[in-house]
Amino acid sequence: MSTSPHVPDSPALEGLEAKFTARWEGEGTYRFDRTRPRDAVYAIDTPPPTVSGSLHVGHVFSYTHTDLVARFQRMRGREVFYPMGWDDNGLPTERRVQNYFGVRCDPSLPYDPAFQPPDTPGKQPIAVSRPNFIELCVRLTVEDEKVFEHLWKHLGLSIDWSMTYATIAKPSQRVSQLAFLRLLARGEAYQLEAPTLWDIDFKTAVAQAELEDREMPGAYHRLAFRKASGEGVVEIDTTRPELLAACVALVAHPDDARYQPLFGTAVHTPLFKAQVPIVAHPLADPEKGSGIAMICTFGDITDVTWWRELKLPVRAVIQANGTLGPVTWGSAGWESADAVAAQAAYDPLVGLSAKKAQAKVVELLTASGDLLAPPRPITHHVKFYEKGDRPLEIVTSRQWFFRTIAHREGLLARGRELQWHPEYMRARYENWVNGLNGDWCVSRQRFFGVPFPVWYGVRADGAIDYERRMVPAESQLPIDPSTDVPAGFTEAQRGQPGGFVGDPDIMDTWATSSVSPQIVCGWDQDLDLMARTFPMDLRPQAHDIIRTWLFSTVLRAHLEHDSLPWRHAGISGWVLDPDRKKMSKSKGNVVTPMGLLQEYGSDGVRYWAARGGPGVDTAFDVGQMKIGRRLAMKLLNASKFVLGREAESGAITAPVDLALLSALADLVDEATSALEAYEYTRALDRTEAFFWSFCDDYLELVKSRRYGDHGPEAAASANAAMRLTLSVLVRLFAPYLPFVTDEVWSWWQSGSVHRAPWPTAAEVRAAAPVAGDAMALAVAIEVTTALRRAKSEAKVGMKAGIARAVVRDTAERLAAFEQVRSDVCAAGNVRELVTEAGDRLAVEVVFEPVAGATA
RNA sequence: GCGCGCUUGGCUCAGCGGUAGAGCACCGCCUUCACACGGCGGGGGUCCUAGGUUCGAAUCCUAGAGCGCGCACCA
Repeated sequence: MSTSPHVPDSPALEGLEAKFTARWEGEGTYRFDRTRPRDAVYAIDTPPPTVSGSLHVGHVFSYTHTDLVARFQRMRGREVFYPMGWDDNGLPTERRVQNYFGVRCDPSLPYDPAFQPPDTPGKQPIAVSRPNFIELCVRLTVEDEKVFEHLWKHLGLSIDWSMTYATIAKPSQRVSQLAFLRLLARGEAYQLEAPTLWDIDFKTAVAQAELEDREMPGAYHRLAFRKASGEGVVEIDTTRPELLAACVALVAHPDDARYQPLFGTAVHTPLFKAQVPIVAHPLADPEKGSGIAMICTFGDITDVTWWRELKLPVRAVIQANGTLGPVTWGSAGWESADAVAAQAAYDPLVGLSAKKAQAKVVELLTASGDLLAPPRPITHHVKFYEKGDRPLEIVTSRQWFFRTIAHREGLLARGRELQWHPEYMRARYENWVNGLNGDWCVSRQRFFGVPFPVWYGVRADGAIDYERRMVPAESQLPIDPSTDVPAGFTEAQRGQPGGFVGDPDIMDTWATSSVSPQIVCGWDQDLDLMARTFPMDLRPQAHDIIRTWLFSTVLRAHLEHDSLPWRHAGISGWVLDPDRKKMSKSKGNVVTPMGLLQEYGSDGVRYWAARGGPGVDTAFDVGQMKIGRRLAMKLLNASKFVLGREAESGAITAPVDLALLSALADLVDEATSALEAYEYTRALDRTEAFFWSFCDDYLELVKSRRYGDHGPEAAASANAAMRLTLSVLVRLFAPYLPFVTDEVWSWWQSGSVHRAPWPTAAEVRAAAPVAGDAMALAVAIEVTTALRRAKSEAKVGMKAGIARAVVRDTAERLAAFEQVRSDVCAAGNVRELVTEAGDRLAVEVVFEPVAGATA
């Protein structure tokens, strides 16, 4: 193992990234050995970064956390399965490809194998088929991926780069479609025409997980509904008068004495004179507004609940583009006591957006006298698509769903089974699962993504027959139903009566991301790999996507494998800017990761990241990076000192050396158990504190002895102890500072430190014949510090000679001191040292005359 | 509204039942012999508040405040 050291004259950090990146790649240091059995493997489900974005310090932060664990596990002897993925699926890539190549996707077009985009995008976008569009995406993202890979390598991520995947590539599409077909066969996936949350700008359904609430101004409008039988009105408050035409009932709480007499009676809507019943439902809040509300199809998800549970009819007015659609009053479903007046009131609203329609309706209600008071402004929370600009509407459409509600208890149990780091992040998952209010809508009316592998028959009259559903054989996957043809049909029959059409939708990106373990582990494809890697060990990710990525991945494994997808979830926090706000690109904060890595060194930046504990939001702080860089520098210099002399071999016998090794053994135990518990910050903290004391106290105490001032045996003891300690410390630091540690390791050891065995306390104790006396080392350090203080107060250099020192302390501590007396005197340059009994440590000194002072 | 986290020196944080800690910043001192990309020494804190448990509380319990976050907030 140990060879004669080759220590550079002036060690430097510069250039270590390039040197070791190349060496690790050449030697295959991080290559996954797939012959190892499952319990010798540590499998990590790495988050695939979105390639159409750019990497920022937040990525550097959380990916470093993962790498710390990977490196620790590898040194512990586990074969680390650590592939990297690229997320090129979804809207951001869709937009980027459109602009870059000057194309737009038209799923109705056939695939053109010869298509090439123009060199420069034209003014008019060229329409291309979905498969052509996806080809362009893959082509563009390959370039992005190179940049990302270079940064990750420079940061020192110990990834096996021979195993990368892309979420839009064929293998991922295959897994995604296969998993869908399996769910479909078992009834866990189903299609339904139902009211769904809908973004009117993107013109697609969205899922609960993609919603966010925003505070918006609104206003209560008090409207008068005339009772159908006789005189009197019912007053209701609404924030959405523009939906009056869609009103199908009024609702109050069943216990509300004010409205109990009205249950079962009916009223007429203002303007449209539609007769609607007054019904009771416990969701109605007597405290809100007038205590009785109008139910519209559909103003919000409560309306959907009321509509479903009270079995009310549908009168939909909001269209997919967010405008009000045409209605024929008096026709079936649109009955009115005065159809002519209703039509006259409604017609001006057709084609208006909700906002414009509201102003018009208010105008009409004011004129008719049904608006009982001026609108009362309020602010309230409105649901938005997280990427959207206008409030979501609820539009009835045909969508695919995965069952979640039926599995709520099972999913909660999975959450308890999963080991969370930190533990308290489980609460977020439970909040989310308990708050689920519907099955997961997984279809999107977009172009770029994984298509549903489904075709439908076309009836003789040209209508799509959704009951006649056709799916491909599993062996055919992946397919694109917009260009592939179901068995027994020809392309000529596409869209023809008696023929077929493909399902036009694509899957939610989370529907593909949620099978990342199945993609990387070779589910249904590479059964050997699957058996060695699944269920995986660790899912690392940030806390903001617990409800999306983490939740959906747990769901998919629960449904497909009846297991967790991984045993541990390591949750990273966010990087906050110095003002404690979430760091974001829009802030104009142009700190590029590569710039930081170059300025502070990858080890320095990693040090900063490692100081951010699991789940903890952490301030962006170049000060910490500087400290990390200084630590790396110190490691170089301390190693140079320790290895700088030919070591006399010999037993470790000196009390100071034995005490050091005892403390070192304890450190190894503490760091190891901390890392096993994913407490990488604590392990670093302890190792770092030990290392600085090793440098500042221990090395100073033994410096003279190791130079041979007290004989060869004393020197051999010091040399052996400091070399063993250095070997252990370098290995303890290796996950954090992979570059400088491998550099130092290469001076005297063969092979990479990253494949070296993780140190053990047993290894350290085996080198020391007897246990060290911790008090001896402690007293040595305290006396040395007191001598330094005396020199500092006397404003003399640390090398100044002390003619005579008196050390006073308790008998027990003085006895311990005798073991370390010679080392302390050497370190303090003390000529004569006497001890006296006392009740606590006190040191007095007399300095030697300074040579030049009297001349 | 429900839940989670945080609150310790100027700053960033560790400690989580036994005499208040680190780094940075600050002040002073020290350069041939591992390191000035440095070293040594020093000053600085009623550990958010109020109760309680305990021989003993920064640490455990209860209540509250402030900050941050998650979920739900629907007429």
